[in-house]
Amino acid sequence: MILARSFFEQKTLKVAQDLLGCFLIRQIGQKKISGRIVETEAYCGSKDLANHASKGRTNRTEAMFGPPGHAYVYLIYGMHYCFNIVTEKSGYPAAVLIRGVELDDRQTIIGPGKVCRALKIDKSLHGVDLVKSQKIWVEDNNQRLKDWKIVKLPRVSIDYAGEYKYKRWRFRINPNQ
DNA sequence: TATACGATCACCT
DNA sequence: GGTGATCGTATAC
Repeated sequence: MILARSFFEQKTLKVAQDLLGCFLIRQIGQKKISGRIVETEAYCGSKDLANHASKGRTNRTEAMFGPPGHAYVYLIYGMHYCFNIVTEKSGYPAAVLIRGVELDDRQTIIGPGKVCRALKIDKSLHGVDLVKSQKIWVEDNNQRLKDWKIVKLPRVSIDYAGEYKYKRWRFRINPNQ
């Protein structure tokens, strides 16, 4: 079942955890690549100093201020793309970064740059509506088990974020499940 | 117009 | 553990 707008409109920390175990589907022509989401990170509002949007609304961060369910894709270190899903209401900048997926062949990809390479995500997907797009979307699954253990970890590479550096807003499915 | 650096990865020692 | 690649963005001048 394709996730609806209302799913992404919930609290970012909830969406980030609920996305674990869901499938990120990428359709390229006749080819379909699906990845089970195993690691996410939450970026919550302008108060969160780790959030790109904490310094105000700019061209780059505009997508995060938009309606939920849209993609926010950006280039980092001049070579890697990172894929985020915008959450919460319009005007409130928040998003979930997809950090890890497991492919159909059970290969696990950890790292936002590697995820984008595996799913062939680039800036052409920036701003697309995941609820309506034919190129990329997220599906829930019936296999979700309630006793999945979600590991909470500090976020990565955000030493500049002051007290927000210590927030455990990175979520990962227990690799032992 | 110029400069510094980042929500990273791969490869080296 | 350390470093180089490589460029869009924000900020400074």
